[in-house]
Amino acid sequence: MSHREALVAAAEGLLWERGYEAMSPQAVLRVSGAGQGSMYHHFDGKKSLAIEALVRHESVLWERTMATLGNPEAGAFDAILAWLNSDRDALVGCRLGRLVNESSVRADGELRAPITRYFERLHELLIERIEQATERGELGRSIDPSLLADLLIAAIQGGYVLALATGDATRVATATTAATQLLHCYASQQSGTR
Amino acid sequence: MSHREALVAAAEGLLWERGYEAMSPQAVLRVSGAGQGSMYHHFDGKKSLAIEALVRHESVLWERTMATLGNPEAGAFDAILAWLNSDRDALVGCRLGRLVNESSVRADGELRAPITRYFERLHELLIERIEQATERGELGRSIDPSLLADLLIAAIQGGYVLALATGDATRVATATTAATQLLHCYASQQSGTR
DNA sequence: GTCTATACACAGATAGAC
DNA sequence: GTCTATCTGTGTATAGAC
Repeated sequence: MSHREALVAAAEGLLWERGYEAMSPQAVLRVSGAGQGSMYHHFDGKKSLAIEALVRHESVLWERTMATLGNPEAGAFDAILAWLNSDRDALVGCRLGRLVNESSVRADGELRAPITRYFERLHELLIERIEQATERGELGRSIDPSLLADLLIAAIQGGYVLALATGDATRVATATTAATQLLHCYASQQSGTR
Repeated sequence: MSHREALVAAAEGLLWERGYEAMSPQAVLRVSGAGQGSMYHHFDGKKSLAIEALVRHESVLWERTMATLGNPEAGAFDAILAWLNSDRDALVGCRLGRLVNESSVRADGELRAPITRYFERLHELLIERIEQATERGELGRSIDPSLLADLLIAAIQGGYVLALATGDATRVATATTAATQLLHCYASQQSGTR
């Protein structure tokens, strides 16, 4: 692994562990094994290194999402449930979602871009899957797909907050389980009224 | 206002605006108008000042919660909806929820205590209200009240994350609206099967 | 490309006078 | 209770040699 790659990998890890503001160049150097000179040779500074790490992490997360929600083999309703109930490391939190709470990230469009992009793509894919499920009569038409998509994303992101706040790793699963049960209820009501 | 109070008020504001790690003593002094000596006379240091500000903010939030969810005049189901759909300043985020993403807060039980306590009390009150609604036939029995409570809290907290990530202030309301509609669906299914 | 040395500002806290 | 002065560590970056 080149020093350049080692720097990005180290930044990705620290961004997840500490956040952006607390990711010190010093720590990046220690973890990556590179020297000060290397880092400032390959990158303009902390920010551009962080952006590269964020973009890389964005694609990792997206791949993971595609494996469940985007799976073309699965039916739309099943794909939504598979994604919603994926295993998640609750006490670690969402590496992208957590960053929007830092004012330096919030205020910087370049830093925020990979984060915004991930959530927007997720939102679009979810809407698509919800509409497919509706077409097939697996879900009712009384809820706007865009609103429902927001709730499902929020259930996961909010579950992380709840888990971290209480120190209870099960709280992401409890929230997504409740969402799953409400979806089933919504689905059965639909089939019952046909 | 005494210097002591001014310090706590300034800390509360900065904690909300910047977070704990980025709340510098220097900024607290500037905002409060107090001097260095004042601060270290009244408080052990940054951490104990932050704890006092957090405890104060916890009680503000709790009062706000009691006004809707805890309102004894309102029926249980209505109280839940009133709380869920309260106006929220999405692009500011939850002053308590945001802090659990900082590793220094996560790692410190004393700092985390007011945050944990708030979410646990909210969870308990929600369960109580959901059970009341169930007793009165306003909600079904197929979902565990504790799970449902987690989902509702997560909808709000996750809505904040989504709003901040996309820069779209409406995203808290979209998530809570979807939750409201699913609750109505769940409620009507219940009354339909009685 | 990588290294070491250096710079400067700020975080967080202490000292001691008033 | 409040003030100013001072201190040590670290974040972030530049300089310039190899």
